[in-house]
Amino acid sequence: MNLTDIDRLPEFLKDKVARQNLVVGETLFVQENEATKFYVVTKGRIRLLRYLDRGKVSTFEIVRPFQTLAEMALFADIYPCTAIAEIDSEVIAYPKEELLEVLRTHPELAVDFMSMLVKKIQSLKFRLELRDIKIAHERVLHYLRQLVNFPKETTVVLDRPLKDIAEDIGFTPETLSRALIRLETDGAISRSDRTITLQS
Amino acid sequence: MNLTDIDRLPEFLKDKVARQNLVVGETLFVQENEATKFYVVTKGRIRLLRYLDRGKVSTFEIVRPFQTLAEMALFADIYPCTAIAEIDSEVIAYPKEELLEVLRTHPELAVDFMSMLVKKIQSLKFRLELRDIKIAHERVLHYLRQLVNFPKETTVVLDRPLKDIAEDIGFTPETLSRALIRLETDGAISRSDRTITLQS
DNA sequence: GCAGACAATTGATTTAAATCAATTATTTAT
DNA sequence: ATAAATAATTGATTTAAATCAATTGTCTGC
Repeated sequence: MNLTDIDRLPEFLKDKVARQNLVVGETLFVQENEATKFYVVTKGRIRLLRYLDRGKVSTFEIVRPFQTLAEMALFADIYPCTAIAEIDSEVIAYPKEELLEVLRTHPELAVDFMSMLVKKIQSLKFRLELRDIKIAHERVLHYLRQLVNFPKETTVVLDRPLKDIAEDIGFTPETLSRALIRLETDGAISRSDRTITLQS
Repeated sequence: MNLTDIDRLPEFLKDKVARQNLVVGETLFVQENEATKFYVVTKGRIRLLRYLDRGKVSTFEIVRPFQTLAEMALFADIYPCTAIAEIDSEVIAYPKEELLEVLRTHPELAVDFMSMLVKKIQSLKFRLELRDIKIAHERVLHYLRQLVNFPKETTVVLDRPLKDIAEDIGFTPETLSRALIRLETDGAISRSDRTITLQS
């Protein structure tokens, strides 16, 4: 059993759960609003963002299919961030009280959920580790390698604009562009457009 | 019931669990070693670190009393990082299989555990958000404010050397020093040593 | 297929943090 | 209490990313 598999959910939860479609740019929930639902993404891509001082925006996370969204809603009263669909997307919405109840009564589901949370913790730690690498081309190389589980795999196809990726890893698009060129001339990667091959 | 409260654990788990004392600098576990145990810190401070290329080290996390350590161990075979006591510390060690079993059979404990995981996710996201603030004194101010839950509280007493804090937030000690001085002359904070008062 | 919008690249310049180096202050150990 | 080690500060310089500006390239919708 799995939270991403709506068809195999316990009966009493099934009719409390709703599929929800989002068009590009649509807002799922807004920072500071009351947190009533927890989500799992089934299609598309949702961006979580936070508004900082002076109108600056920080991307909290990019959530992709089979990943959870707003875990925090389960244990807090308001959403700490805003969720917007980057492309047309589909999510499953779980009312928080009912979901907590199911987690209490279905241990396998609870363990599955924990494992998702732990994976998320891991991935956040890696993103943080990335930021400790100051030199642009080194950070970019590290990013690409972990994206593709190098050296098991060596080809990355980036599915978002480079400018978005630049933001993710904490550089401007110009710096990312130059870093990629640098990596290519150094022979660390080869690329055509958004398809990048990592050299051993 | 709570994982940090060893005395109120279910009987059958109690004797599988061990308190463990660490002296300053002592290693709890090493990156890449087999992950057999999950820990909760009860006293002191544990630093999780990862070794990067060229001997560089990235601090994954600073774990304090009542916080969990190595959640990842529950769902992975090896530790993704090394754990070292920053000061004399005490931890509770849970064998992973037994703990998973208890989480399956004790829903309240499972929910408590999930809530800890979610809080950790939140705190990691905040650390990441911090890194998006490029200007040193702004990042430092943001850090101090979230440390103390500003504006509810306004006084921070830093319990670690500034150089460690500098590393945490991604600056050199020199830059942190200058940022604090800048904040003081700007009137955003006042301080004596490691006690800092945030101005409204 | 074309026009407009957006993304990526390139170059020149600015800016702020890192680095290097030295001094002062504070801990820690003896 | 003193010496030694470590931390914090300060100043001068270097360095690399951000910024600004312009051009080229690529998608998108009509």
